[in-house]
Amino acid sequence: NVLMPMGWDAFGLPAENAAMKSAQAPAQWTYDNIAYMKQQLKSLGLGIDWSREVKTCTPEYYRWEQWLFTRLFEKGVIYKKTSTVNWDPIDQTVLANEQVIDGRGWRSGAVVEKRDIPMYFFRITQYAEELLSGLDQLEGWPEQVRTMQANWIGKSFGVRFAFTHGNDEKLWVYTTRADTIMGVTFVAVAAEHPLATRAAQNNPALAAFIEECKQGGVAEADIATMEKKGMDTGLKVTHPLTGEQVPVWVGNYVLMGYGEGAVMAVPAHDERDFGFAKKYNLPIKQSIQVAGEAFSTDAWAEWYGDKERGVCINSGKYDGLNYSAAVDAIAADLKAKDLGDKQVQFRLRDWGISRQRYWGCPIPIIHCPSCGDVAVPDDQLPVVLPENVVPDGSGSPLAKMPEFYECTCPKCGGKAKRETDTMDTFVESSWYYARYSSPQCTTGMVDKASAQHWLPVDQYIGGIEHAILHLLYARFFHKLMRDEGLVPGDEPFKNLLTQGMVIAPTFYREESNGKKLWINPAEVDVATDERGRPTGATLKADGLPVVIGGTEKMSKSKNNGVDPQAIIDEYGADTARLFMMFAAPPDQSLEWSDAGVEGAYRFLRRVWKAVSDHVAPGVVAAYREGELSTAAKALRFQLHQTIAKVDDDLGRRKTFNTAIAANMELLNALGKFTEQTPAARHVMQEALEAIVLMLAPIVPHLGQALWSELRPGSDLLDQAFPKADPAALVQDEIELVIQINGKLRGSLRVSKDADKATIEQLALAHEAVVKQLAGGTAKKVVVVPGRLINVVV
RNA sequence: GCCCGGGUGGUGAAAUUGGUAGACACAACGGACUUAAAAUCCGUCGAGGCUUAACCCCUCGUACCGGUUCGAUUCCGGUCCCGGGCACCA
Repeated sequence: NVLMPMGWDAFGLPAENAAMKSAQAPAQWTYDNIAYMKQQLKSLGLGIDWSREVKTCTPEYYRWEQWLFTRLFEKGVIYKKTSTVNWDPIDQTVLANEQVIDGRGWRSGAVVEKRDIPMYFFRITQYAEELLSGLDQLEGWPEQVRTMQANWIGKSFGVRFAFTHGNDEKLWVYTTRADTIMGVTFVAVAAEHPLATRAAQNNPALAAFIEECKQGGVAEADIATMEKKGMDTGLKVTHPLTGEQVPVWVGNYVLMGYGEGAVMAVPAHDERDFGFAKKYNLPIKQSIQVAGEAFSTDAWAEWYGDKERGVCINSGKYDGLNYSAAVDAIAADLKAKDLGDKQVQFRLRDWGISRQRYWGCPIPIIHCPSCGDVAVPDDQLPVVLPENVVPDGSGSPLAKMPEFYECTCPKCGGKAKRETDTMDTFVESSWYYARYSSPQCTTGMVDKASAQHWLPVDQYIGGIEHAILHLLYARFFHKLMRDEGLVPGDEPFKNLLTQGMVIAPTFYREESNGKKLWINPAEVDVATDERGRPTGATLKADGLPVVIGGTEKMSKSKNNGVDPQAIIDEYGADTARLFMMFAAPPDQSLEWSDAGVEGAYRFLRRVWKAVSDHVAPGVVAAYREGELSTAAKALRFQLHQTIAKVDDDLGRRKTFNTAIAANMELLNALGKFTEQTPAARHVMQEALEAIVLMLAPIVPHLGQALWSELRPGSDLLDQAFPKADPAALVQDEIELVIQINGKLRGSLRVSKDADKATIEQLALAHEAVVKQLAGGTAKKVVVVPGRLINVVV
């Protein structure tokens, strides 16, 4: 049973294979691939239901997404909160993260504002622990992806504690370095922190600074790269352990959305705080010492932040304690004062899904002046998108359509307003795999029995750019659905293959309003220097220069996609597929180039010719057993070695390029094999059949056509993948490499049963070794069975 | 800035567990076939040196610097560059 969560192109794009036809291909070569494959699979009685297609932008799909939304909203798994976004002050719309560069908008020079808007959130943090621990079980996932997700979730063990001030008020902070608490010299709060707001009331300079902090992006990258700025609020808080008065600063690098919106600052042992303290002349107080190192406030040194080697100093009763002992002691003391405790924290934040867009599933909420936010009842689902929409490029078109948003409250029947935000399309892509199990189901999101049967997905394939967000959201959604009793198991995808990016150069021109107009590489002429580096580019249409951007992943937004259609038109879908598979392994990123497509095409023609030449004198059966010449034996050895390799390359390693290369080598060997005896022809038949079967997944049309030549009346789709014959892989003699001091100096053929002593003896008698020893003796001889001998001189 | 990858000939790449660096191709060059072209086939193809008796041999070479090892593209430490992600592209 195979569930195919993939596009139609998995079967090959419909193309008239004119080029292949001219290369003596038979007439039946030309067909509509999809129609042909459908018909073939149907005639084979494989029970394929071609109506089992899932589209994620249909009312029925929306119905169940909204159905789940209303349930989760009532349970509080989805909640509403104010959130800070990047805001385009000219268009009055939310800016996408990629439209923000260094805190500036995509218009040259336009400064981005932060703005608070109400948003719906999925409480993904509730599942943080499970999302993290579940990674260990995902053995079919690349290590790289598991590491990225673990870092993203970012579990940390720290201490949450409070500085006290005023009339028993508390300023809470979270730190993973409680051992440095005696080195605190100030506290930094976010611009939006209540304490900052209060201090700004009679401090115009501070109020202005807070306003300034509201400019610039909210992306993590913006905050990490921007200049760290701050201003003293004039307020002081009391250190919970020393009782000292500590100044409170507003810092533009502290975000209200993270943790408590306030951080303790230890300039001596945190590089960022150190820079900040130097800039504003704040005290730096050493509280950690590493033996043999000298502390100086002049410049930052790596060891200042070393929690492995550091022990407390200048810290009173904590002096001499290492990291974990100090944290334990300090947390205990804070707890005793009721001013803090150890706390596990996650970096992961809740998932904001509200979008001010037209595309996307409408959020099924009705805002009633008297009842508040009311979920749309099941019998009024789905809320569908209106179709007569004229987007004007600013804000959501739905918000300008009274016919969409005017409604009555389901609870009280009064006049109410429908939510006009739609959901992040990541929500749709988070459960489509589950819907594939039961596409026709009209009684629920999924049919339980079908979901039980099909899930989890055995092999999931997607771009590496989805390593964190999409794959984390999908895992989270699976757990939500599991907890609603909809799907089995804890994880949606058993095995994961992450493709590398196909990258291409980008080109653009700046328009009069400052926005960038991205130009497709196909419309551009690029001039290069003698080393092949681009020196300039012009638009083909007008010959005037365009700006060369970076080389980035192909995307609609950067208009740097390359259409393989030109290759398909000229060489056919099989050649296009073979060429792409041969270019590089799938998990590697690839700068697109069509150089080399000729080679793929030539290879297919050679396969075609080899089969045609072989079947011309009449079809024979494949080799079974009997006497073979040395050459025929050697060919069978290579054949079965290739089968074993290709099986492993396709099945386990997913390195299609090396699988193809192995077939090329085998075909080259076949070309040199000229014996025409009956036995030799049987071996040839066996080899050609294997090549066709091994290549068929990559070049299905060629495979289908050639198989019918090799085995008239039988169908390729009935065949199993070839199996390596262990008997053919037995060799009497093996070749060992001789190294002297690790350098290749010769080789040796020995019996496969030769023992180490014999091999060593033979090696020492080898002329290259004798020459290098020059009468002396070998210091050491390393024998690696089946591989090499290394003589150390 | 932080997290995750990557860097090997003119080019795409291979070397799967530390064991022959450059498989398999592209491009280029030389040759065969041909009236000619296309197609096809054969050969050369990392850099430098040596020897023309030998298509034999030697040195260097996997971004850069250093280390571990009999042996490092592979492991460790550091640096540079490129790509992906950084929560509103999806």
